Order: sequence, then structure tokens, then C-alpha cells
Amino acid sequence: MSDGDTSTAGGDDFVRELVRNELSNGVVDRVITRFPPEPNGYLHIGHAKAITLDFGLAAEFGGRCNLRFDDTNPDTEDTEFVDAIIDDVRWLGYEPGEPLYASDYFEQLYRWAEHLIEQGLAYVDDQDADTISAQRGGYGKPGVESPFRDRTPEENLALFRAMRNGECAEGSRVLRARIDMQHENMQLRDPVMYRIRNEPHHRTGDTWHIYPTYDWAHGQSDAIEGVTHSLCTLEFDAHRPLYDWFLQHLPLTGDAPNQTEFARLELTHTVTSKRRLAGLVHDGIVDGWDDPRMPTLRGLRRRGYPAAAIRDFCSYIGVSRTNSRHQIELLEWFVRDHLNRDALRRMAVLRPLRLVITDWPDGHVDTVDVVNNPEDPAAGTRAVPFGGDLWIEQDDFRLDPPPKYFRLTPGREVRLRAAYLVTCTDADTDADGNVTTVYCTHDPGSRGGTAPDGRKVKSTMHWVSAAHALEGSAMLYDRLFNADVPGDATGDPMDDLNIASREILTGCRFEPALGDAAPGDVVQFERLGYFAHDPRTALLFHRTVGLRDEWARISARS
RNA sequence: UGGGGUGUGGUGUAAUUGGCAACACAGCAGAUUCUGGUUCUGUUAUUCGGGGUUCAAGUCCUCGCACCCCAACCA
Repeated sequence: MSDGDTSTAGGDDFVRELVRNELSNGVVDRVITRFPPEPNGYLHIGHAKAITLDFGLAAEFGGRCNLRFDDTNPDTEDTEFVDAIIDDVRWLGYEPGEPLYASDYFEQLYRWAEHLIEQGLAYVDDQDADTISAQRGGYGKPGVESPFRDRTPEENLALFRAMRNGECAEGSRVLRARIDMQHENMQLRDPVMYRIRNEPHHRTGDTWHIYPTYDWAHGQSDAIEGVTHSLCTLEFDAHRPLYDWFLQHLPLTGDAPNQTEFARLELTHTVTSKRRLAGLVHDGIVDGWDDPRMPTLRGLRRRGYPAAAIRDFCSYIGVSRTNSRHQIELLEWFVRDHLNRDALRRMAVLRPLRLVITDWPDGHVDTVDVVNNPEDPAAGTRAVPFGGDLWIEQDDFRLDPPPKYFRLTPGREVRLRAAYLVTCTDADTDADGNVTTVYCTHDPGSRGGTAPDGRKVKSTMHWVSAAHALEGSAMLYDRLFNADVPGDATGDPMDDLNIASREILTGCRFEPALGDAAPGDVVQFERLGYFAHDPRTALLFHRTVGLRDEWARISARS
């Protein structure tokens, strides 16, 4: 699926090694996985890792990966998210097939719950949440048993059916597994299996008044689907004994699924918790879930990140059980790697400075051929109009050049990309000392960019003909959070918010070919970076990622 | 406080399962270049700590330490 040759340094990660062993030992005879998002938010880069693992693993071993919505909580879930999640999975490059829903298993789950009640392994508790929580005990402190723990199966069944029929108020009762209130693992101190909710469910409407909890629904859904490998993140490690307990006490046919945990993906300068991301949106810090600064799949897509780059990144970083935080620079490296190969080059002047060629024939327009992508000869060339009145980048001219500055300065000759060699003769400044116009002469023999006598210049600069320029804007993005680990110092990520994460540039000048950019196209603005054309607004470009910039490093040092 | 998990350069991931600690990103230096991009070359830097077993330990034993997770009717 991933098209780069980007496998990790060594061989299999621990999950693949496990699967390979199970297959060769005959512990399993197939590989079925599942990706189980809850439809209460948008997918982000962390999910991309899980998707790549779940779908990638299944594909590698000739199996299948189910997209299953873990829709057991009607309070927060919505079909809006279902559609967005399916769309995002497809965009990432995986075919989810017919989506499945935990809510489709509610009836089966209910029957299994009655089975556990009949076995004396589950009971209805009439206490409220606070009481149950208090009775659970603490770390190192055993819990105490509920006074309702020893109800008879008949009584429990009657009560449970009443719960199902909507005869009980929300919060008045729960169904609990009857395991061990003294267990050292808190998860096994009689966990709640069902709670009463009168909220309508996005798929089952108001047919249910009781809803299964994650622990009760997840493993059983896996079993129903024939999942062999249920991969989840590390925080569920403590739930695994409970996952297994339910499965062991049910009349299952076939092999039970197995849960394996791995470390979630964290990135520097990034938050991925649903709550934090929602906060950014609701506080208006970003424009929405698809703001290009967001680590959501929709945000990254709008930013111009190729799906293949995200896939390559995810498979390259591999999977382990070590809590870790990857540097966002690595992700950006994969983005550049793909875009360098694929993106067409265009010339754009983001902060325009006027350049006049004093010896250019009045009104004359030349048309020069410019390579579309030096990495891909098949991309061909394009014709770009050139005249005596041009826009260049403000950064490309200095009245007083600092050391190692190779660009235009009075008396120096540089190349205007694919056009002519020009020499700066003079410059105008305004009352504040800002340069307003730069004057040059040109070498008519250097058409195409090469001097007839073979002399070299230190710098090649991009340009746009003023008479032909298109005007538009660009959004320059920086990290949303300044700190590697947002909130590391104070505990609140918002303290590390980068208030200058977006710079809006208007009055940018684009070469004519940019007028043909389709919504969503990603191009390289030569010497500046990769930019994604906005899906809705023409001639608005979002900076995907800048080019590596040696001059920026040199000038920052001094 | 009890239980579980994890510790390898700045970051992340490997190490033929006891045999010369490697790969990538980042950094630094240089070469090439009509993008100060790309590409290429070189280079800096690593096994959490103490003790033990062994010819040999990142790997095995032991005692510590640090960090993460667990006491929702969230997932």
C-alpha cells in the first residue's frame, strides 16, 4: 500500500512477530482485525497510526479489517461523525467495506447478559454512581461488596428486563459483572455492564433504554465478527483480564479474540486528545476541525499533506509498547519526500518588491520555458511571460548585504530563474528607508538563464511579470504549540499556545499558470515551500510545509 | 498506597534472540546544483543505575531508580 521504500531498520515489530508466531504455531489460522472508532469526533493523526496498523496488518496476512463503530454511548455520538470517519479512512487510502456497528449487536449482547445473570455472574445494583465508586475502594484498598450483590438470578432477571423496558429512571440501577471486589486490578471489581439512558441513539433510535459499556461491548463485538487480533492502545492494558473474563464465561463457538496493546502516537508541538482538539475549535483558536493547523486528518488534508506521506510515516515509525513522542520534523520529512517527487513547481512572490529592468525594450514581452518538475522530466515545461517590470521577493534584495548573502544587492549579478542574468544598478527607498523599487540591467545574451561566456552567479531567484501577475493570498502556518510537549511546564497546553501560528499574506503575486490550479492542488512555490490550493477559494494557498532553508539557518545564527 | 506497563544517541526505531550497538530524522562539515530545494559524501552522539552469572550481557539473574496507565453508569 505504501509506495516508498520505507520499512523500519529491522524486521517485524512486536505485533507482526506475534502474529507470525501464532500463525506458524497454529494458534490462529487467519488474521481479522478491526478499527473501532467511536463516532463522537473526527479522526486525527493518532488514528492514522491505528488505521495503518489494523488495515495494514490484515492486508499483509491476507485477512480483513472491519471498520466498526463503537457506538455504545448515545449521549455523544452522531451520524455526522460516522460519515466523516468513513470519508477520512478512504482518503487515507484504505477501503473500509461495509461499516459495522456495535449497536447492531445490542440484542445479542443483551442475551449474553441474561446468560451471565443466570450463571450468577452478573447482578442488578440499585445504588447510584457515587456510592458504587466509593465502594470500589482504592489502590491498595480493597473494595466492599454491594448490598445488592447476592440477589437471586430470578430477581436480577426481572429487574434487568424492567431496565430494558424503560421502567427505571436514568441512574437508578446498573447491571454489574459479579467478579471480585477485592481484586488488585480495579477493572475486575464488579465493573458496570449496562447503564440506563433515555437518550435516542443515532442508529437504534429509542428502542433501547439500556446501553452496554465499552468493556462489555468490545470483546463481544470482536467475537461476533470473528476478529482474531484486537489491537488497542496501552491504557487498555489493565482491561485485558476483563476482556478475557467476559469471553471465558460466554457460550462462544470458535476461538476467542485476543487483545494486544501498543503505544499511541504522540507528536511534538501537537495535542491529540479529543477534548483538547474540541477546545481549540470551540474557543475559536482555530477555524474548525479542518483548519490546516489541526492534526485532524481533515486538517492535514486541507494543509496539503499527501495521504501516502502519512501512511509512510506511520509504517516507518513502527509499533512498540514504549510511550513516546515523535518529532513532527519526521512527519514533515515524509511530506517533503512525496511532494518533492510529485508537486509541480510554480513561481509565486509572497512579499512583493518591484524590480525594473532599465534596459528592457519598452512594452516588450518575452516568453520563457520553465521546467515543471526537475524530479520528473515527464512533467514537461511551461511558458512563462517575462517583461521589464517584475515582482521579486523582498527577502531577495538587500541594500546592505549581511555576510554570506548571495542574493541581489547593488552591483551584483544574479539569475532570474530560466530567464536572464540581471545586475543591480540602483534602488529607491521611501522616507522610512524601505526599499520600494530595485533597478537592474540585463544581459540579452543570457536568455534562458545562462551567460554566453559561461560566467557563474551565486544566486537564482524566482520572479513574476508584473503585467501578467495574478493577485491572491497565502496562509503561512507555524506549529500550534511552541513547546515540544504542550503543557509540560505548567500542566496546561494552552500556556504553550503559539499565538502566531498563522500569518495571512495578501497581495501575493502569482505566475499565470497558477490560475489553472484546481481546488486542493499542491504545488511547490520555488524556493519557498509547498502550498495547497484552498478547496473553496481560488488563489488562496495554504503553506503545507516550507522547503529546508539553509539561508534561514545561517542568518538566524548571526 | 496496591496492580500493570516501559526504559537503547537530541528524537524515534532496530540488533541474526548471549557474539563488533545499527537505520532514519535532527545537528555539524563538505561536494554537486539554473530552487541556499533535491541528490551525494563525511561527521558528532546511545544501552536508566548498582551488584552478579559468563570467554563474552542492551539481551540472563538480582536489588534499586525514573516515567506512564488503572479507583466514569467515557472509550
